[in-house]
Amino acid sequence: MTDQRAFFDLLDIMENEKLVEAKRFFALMRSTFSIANLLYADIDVLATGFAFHRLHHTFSGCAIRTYLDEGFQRIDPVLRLTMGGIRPVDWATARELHPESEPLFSAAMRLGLGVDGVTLPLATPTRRLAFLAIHADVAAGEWPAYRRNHLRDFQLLANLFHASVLENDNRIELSQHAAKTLTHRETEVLGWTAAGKSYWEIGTILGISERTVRFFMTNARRKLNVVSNTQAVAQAVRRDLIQTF
Amino acid sequence: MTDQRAFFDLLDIMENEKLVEAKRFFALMRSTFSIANLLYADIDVLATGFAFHRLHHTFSGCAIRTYLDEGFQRIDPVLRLTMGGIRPVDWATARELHPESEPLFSAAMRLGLGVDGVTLPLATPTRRLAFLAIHADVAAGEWPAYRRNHLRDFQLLANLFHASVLENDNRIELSQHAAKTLTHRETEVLGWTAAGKSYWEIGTILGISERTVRFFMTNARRKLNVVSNTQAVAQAVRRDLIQTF
DNA sequence: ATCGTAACTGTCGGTAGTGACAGGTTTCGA
DNA sequence: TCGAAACCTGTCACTACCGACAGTTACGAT
Repeated sequence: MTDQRAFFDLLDIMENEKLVEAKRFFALMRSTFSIANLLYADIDVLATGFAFHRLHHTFSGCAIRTYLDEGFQRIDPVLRLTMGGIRPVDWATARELHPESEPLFSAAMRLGLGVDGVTLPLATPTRRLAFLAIHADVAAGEWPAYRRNHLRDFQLLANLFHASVLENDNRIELSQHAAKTLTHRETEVLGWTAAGKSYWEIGTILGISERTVRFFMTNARRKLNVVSNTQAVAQAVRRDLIQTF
Repeated sequence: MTDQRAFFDLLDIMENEKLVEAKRFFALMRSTFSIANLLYADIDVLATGFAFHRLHHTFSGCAIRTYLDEGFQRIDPVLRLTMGGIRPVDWATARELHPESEPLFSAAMRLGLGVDGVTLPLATPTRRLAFLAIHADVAAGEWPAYRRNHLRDFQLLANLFHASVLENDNRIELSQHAAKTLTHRETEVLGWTAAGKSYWEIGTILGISERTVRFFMTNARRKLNVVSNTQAVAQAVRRDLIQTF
């Protein structure tokens, strides 16, 4: 059994550090667990073919090239199961369920890669596909027990790493737009407007006159530099200035 | 420290059984960990107000009623953080970050509820908001250590329960069918409206009559189930149906 | 061949939003 | 104590929105 302390040290890092580089995360994972390879991918499923939003991995260039050249993504049962679900996908299970994927696993063997591993689907804010694939380095037959012991560690750490990556994406986007500060009331009336309420209704809800609601909305429009309430709400929602329910 | 065996027994159930009812999952969680209350929610963020796709919880009816009656969802910092992220949200941290949410926590205290807990965001196939809130039952000051020890267990079990719910949810198919897709023109006029253009301006831009612009907007409002252009734009921006430059 | 869907247009009448006019109180830091 | 900023209110005139009425045309699928 892996040292518990190593896990908790890694957990502290993942919880407290704002940005953990993939390279560092992979190194820490490998020193904490018996891991052969890791692959983190964030794929745009709308684009034709394989459009990687992000791809970090520890596999050899040869292995990745073989995978893509052979078009294994088309038969990869792990990928298919990952795409459709929430549960961790065990490679062995996927292999059994889809015998037609044998060429993929044969190729993995040929390249000296084991087939013990698990892929964790990760939540994405938009319609993308993200996952962390974990390729274990354990003796024959030990994988089931190993997986059972560490699945919870993998699931939590994968989520935290994924969060770190996404938060860093957002940070870049948010820093581009200097957020003008709206007052509390301005935020409130914007929120109710986004919910489809009229000036009169908002005035009633907030216990102020309709005229005052208009006053706040006018100020909000001016601050956001827009010409209509609708445009103001569009900006506010996009900049996350108001919560929409 | 909680018995490790109990966790692994629960893990076996969650991994091997096709459907685990919320009631049973909650009972198992409570017998395995020191948990006061659990709340699992799957919320349709497209609808106006609070549309629960699913809601299972062990809180008292009074507590839930208070929460909704007081409109605490509007100030709940946990909800806001859950919505925007992947990381587990610690209630204490959320409380510190958002002092304006004090009424919520005061109310919780008044109702005899502790404020030690964590909420785990869960992946959803569409743009819904799902999470498992875990309200711990631990002695004062023990929460941080308890959380640290069990976060990985919670994260994995929450994901597996969520997967079980989604896999057995035939309503997902229905909602995807019911989720009406906007036509090209509807998307276009929504986009221009979000940019602050009037009907007349959009008509000129697109080379169609003002009346036709209104026609598309009316259809878009109906499909999005909203009452105003502003609300429609708020929904569309949030759902990523239109891009706002 | 009919049905559904998308794209398109006109008119009427009521309601809601918008700008510009002109005020007010309270609170908090310089 | 002064000023800035948030909060609040009233009226007038104009424009934009929005629902309900009633249509046409084009295209692809059962």
